[in-house]
Amino acid sequence: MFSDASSPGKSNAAFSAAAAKRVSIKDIARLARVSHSTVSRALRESPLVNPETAENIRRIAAESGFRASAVARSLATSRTSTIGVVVTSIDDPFVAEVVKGIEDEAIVHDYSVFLANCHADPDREMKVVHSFEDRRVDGIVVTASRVGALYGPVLERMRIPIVLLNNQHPSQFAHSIVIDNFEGSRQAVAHLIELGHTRVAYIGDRFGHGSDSERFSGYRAALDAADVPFQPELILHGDGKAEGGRLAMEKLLAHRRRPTAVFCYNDMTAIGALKAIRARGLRVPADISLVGFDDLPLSLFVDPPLTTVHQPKQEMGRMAMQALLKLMAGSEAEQNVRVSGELLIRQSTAAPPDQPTKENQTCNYSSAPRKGRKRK
Amino acid sequence: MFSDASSPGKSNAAFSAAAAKRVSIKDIARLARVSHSTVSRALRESPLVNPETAENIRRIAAESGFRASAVARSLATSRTSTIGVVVTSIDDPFVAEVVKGIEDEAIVHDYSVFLANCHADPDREMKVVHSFEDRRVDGIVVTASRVGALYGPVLERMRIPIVLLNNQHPSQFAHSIVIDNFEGSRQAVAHLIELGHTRVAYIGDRFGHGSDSERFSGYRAALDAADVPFQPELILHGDGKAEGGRLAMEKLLAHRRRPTAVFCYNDMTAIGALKAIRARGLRVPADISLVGFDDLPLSLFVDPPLTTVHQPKQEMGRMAMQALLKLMAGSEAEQNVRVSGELLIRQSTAAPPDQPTKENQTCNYSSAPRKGRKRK
DNA sequence: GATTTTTATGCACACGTGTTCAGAGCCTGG
DNA sequence: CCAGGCTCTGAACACGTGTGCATAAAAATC
Repeated sequence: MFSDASSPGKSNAAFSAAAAKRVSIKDIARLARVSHSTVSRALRESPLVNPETAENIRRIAAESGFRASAVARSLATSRTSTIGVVVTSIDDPFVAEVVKGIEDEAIVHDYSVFLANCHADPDREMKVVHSFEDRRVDGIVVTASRVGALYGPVLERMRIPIVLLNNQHPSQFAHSIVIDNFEGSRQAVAHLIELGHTRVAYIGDRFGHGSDSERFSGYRAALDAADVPFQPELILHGDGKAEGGRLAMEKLLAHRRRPTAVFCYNDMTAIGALKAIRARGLRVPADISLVGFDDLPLSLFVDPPLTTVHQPKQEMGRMAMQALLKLMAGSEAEQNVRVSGELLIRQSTAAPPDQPTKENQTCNYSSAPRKGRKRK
Repeated sequence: MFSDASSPGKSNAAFSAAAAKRVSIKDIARLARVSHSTVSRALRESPLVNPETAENIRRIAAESGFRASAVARSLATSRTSTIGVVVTSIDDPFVAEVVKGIEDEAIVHDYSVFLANCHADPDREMKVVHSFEDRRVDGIVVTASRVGALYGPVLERMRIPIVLLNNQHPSQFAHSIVIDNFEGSRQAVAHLIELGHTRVAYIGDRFGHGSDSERFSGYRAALDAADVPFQPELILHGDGKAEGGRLAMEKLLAHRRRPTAVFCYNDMTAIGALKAIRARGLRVPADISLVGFDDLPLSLFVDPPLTTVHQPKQEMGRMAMQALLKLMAGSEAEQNVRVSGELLIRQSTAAPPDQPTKENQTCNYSSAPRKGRKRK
């Protein structure tokens, strides 16, 4: 289909003929019969250079396709106009949106972004931070990582601003953008209680994560505010992913009196829980209500669409970049910004089954099959 | 909650005291009482330097936390160990996985990756390619974009290798990695025909995209091979996203004799179609079978899990990076690599309803409601 | 017209690293 | 003891750009 026979040869010839070096500022200077200093100034729109000369230089530069080397400029100015973004994994939909926000804001200000996955592996995380250090990035954004003693010495040397986004451990030496975990989950659980639920379970993340305990606090607060007794047997922990949610939900379903509603640490956990519920032949929300957290794009496409706490992920990415820009410019920026989520009520929540109200009459199947189907 | 009062002051003091410049190779040279040349050699493991001296230098460098500046090195060597990745949008799950593969492979070889979204906007695309040019990246990967006359002049100047991944228009001046669209869709449609379907619709991407016409060809080939007559009224075009799939599916459902199976350009299109089918009160796969393309993570979480053509997205990213590595090293690389997909048969496909076979007897609901419910 | 001010330009150096080349010191073989 | 080779090191330059400073030319002021 393609002319594989001739093309490679031709392209190779082109490459080897590429011995002609790139056109530099000195070449432009020679062509314009001025010094390279004048060229430098002309292209940077310095008012020091004669408008006519400048125009002539710019014309010649454009004609010869000259593009100043950012690396030489970085060396001279000791600023790279570059930031590093370290993420756990870019194929996490939460992370992807955050990175989009960061990049969109960065490019507007002529910053380029280095992206690096660390896979939640401390060694790898050290490696990428070192690579950022070597490349002399002007700032760093870290999303959802545990930045402990690890970064300390490196950041000490680098002396560049760093912004943490939904980090697990708030840190004194860095700025941060965090979702209001407490208020978000409080609202989510209050919503369930309003619907009439009194046996509301919580499937958290792994232990020890700051955001998990904050969301748990919100859960407790909503219970307390409504005088709903706290039942420790309804608290389980997953892993922030679907599989963890599924396993935890199976345990909940094995209880003598199973919960009528479950608030999940995040959407993926909720989706896993949904799977477990389905596998038991139960329905959402008719039998069990489900609430997630994050509002991943995915949450709209599962059936039923998930009631969840929206995080303005892209916006948070922009905010992180904006904070970084301020700090890199030497100005102040708020040390810890807390952004509020928004409860989106969709179709995965309804009144509990044993206490029919207007909301769940339309889906009142009394003869639902209870026997579990084998999960494939 | 945080000690906002004291922290900023302290951190500012730290920053202003940062007037002490970074430790450079000369500082190490002074400490080790050698010339900077020797330090350079020692740190780069050159055999030219005395082992004891080298060890001493490395010790001193480590103690003072020295890290050689990649930008200075780049200027000296005219290689940056950096690549640019231009994507339409990083929050596209397909793209995210590809980028993950690229980055994972890059970091192993000590390359850093610049990421830039272009939002399918030619102006923006030009801007990011120029920024890559300015930064003197050693190579470029472009995913799923139309690289036309646009890139020509820029690439002429840059003379660096470029690898296109699932690009719409194959190009002579660049290498490429593409999924085998034809074979993938041929298998998908053959699968439907084997199940007994004869009215198989195709919801494509927008017109003019290479991958769309290739997938359509595969569809045609499968039909022809089985002597199933081609019915032009069953061909529609969406936009590669859920909404386009939904609209196209609605049109299909309005036909006198609606199709019993639909092959969709990609998973998102299929998910949109699924929505439309549900809104009509029909079921998948009992009433209509659905096949997607891509195997997004999402396709496992919708109900029913989607039968789809798997693309080894991450692997393709790795392959792109490997090809780039070869080219950057000056060696040859295959000009156009075609990677094969894999049909994953899940729960969205079954035999057509009017012709019951063993496969669909278990879900043989004869009294399915036909009246449409209002879509929310 | 002479002096001062302004404007425009070039020179020279800096940024931090890699690399060629020359040479100093040492060892070996004769 | 000497020539020649080997090992190691430092001086010097290059990479491409930005910028302080000196200065020439032009303009403004007296």
